[in-house]
Amino acid sequence: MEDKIIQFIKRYIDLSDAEADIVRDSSHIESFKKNDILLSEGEYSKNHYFILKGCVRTYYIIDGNEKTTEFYTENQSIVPASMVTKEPSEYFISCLEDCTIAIGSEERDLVLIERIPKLKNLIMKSDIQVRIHNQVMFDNFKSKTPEMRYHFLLDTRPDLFNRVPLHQLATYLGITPVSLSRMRKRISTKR
Amino acid sequence: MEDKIIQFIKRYIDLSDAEADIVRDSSHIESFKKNDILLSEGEYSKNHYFILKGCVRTYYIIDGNEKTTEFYTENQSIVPASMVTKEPSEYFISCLEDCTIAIGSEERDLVLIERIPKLKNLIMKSDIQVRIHNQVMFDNFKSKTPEMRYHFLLDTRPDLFNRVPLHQLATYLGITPVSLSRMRKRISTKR
DNA sequence: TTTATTAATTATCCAAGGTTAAGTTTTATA
DNA sequence: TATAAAACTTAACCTTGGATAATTAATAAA
Repeated sequence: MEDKIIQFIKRYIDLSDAEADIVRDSSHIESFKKNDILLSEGEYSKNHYFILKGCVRTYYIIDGNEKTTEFYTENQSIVPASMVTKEPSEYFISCLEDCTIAIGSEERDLVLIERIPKLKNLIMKSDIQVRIHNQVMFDNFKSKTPEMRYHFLLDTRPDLFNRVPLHQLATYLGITPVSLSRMRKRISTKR
Repeated sequence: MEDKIIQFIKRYIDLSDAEADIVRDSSHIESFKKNDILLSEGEYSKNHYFILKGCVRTYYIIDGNEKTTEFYTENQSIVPASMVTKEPSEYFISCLEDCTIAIGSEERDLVLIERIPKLKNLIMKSDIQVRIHNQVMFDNFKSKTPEMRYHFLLDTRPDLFNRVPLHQLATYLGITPVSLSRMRKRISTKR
């Protein structure tokens, strides 16, 4: 299980066997049950997460309605904005399934970076990768219709449709659940 | 002029006078004319930019139509995706006004980081700040109507309305120029 | 200053998402 | 297993944005 973390890191930087052992030894892995909340609105986050198994969702509540902002599945990492800004979180993070998650903390990060300084490069590289990916996703979102976004999601993350309730996919796509239902009907009768 | 760069850096990390001098000495400042292109689609970017004066726009072309993705004004920095990915750029970067811009290159960055290692922290911090800001903007975009986005832009970046043609603001807001024109009419007759 | 080009507006028609409410299906739980 | 709760669907009505085309305004170029 810990090897998934090593593999993730090796996508960005080289890691000797000895260094991999250090990372392995310092990883904290926890299990969560479906619907467990990793972080609530208003809380200060001191952890970041790496999904080993399961599916996690980030969302916020506006006018009483949940808006899903992202789904995270195996081998994806979550660094809550709150951890960076030191402000109370605007977002919830909760488990859509039973999950196994590696939890990183600021203190342990400092110790790890002390021992393996090049981990700084990992942070730099992965952050900017995420930044660029988000930018592309945002730009696409702007110029595509909801139906195009639906098809794009089907193409790129088909697994979500088996793991996630439709009303959460709807707000993720920037539309209402009612509208998504109607759209699916429209698409299915089209062919 | 160079001091704007120093001030920007000091928002993220401390810098001694000696270090500030090093940064100042190694900065390359260039002037550009309105409509000058800093980067074209298909090109490989080896530079990043810090706007000292003027306004710069990033956009891409899809189905023959320009889609503006961001406006950058004084004291904002641009790190093109292409510079990170080493892939040809999907985006154009062009000057909306006569501009004064500090240009950073990969080679000079390496030398600078060699001399001032803590600049790595600057990169880490500013990257993640941008990432989080983009995430919030994206989430807001999804849950707001075009009209709400228009008002939000008016509130947060009123200067753009004096510097940028409306049809470019329109695609930035994710709508067509025709639609923006109609919306403005609707808003003005509402009160 | 005239002319050409580009930007912005306006109108018409259409497609599609938002809202609300009712009904159905599925899932969870007592 | 029966009951309650949650998820999903469907329908009706309304609003608003997209597409197209024509017109006017503003800007740039000859």
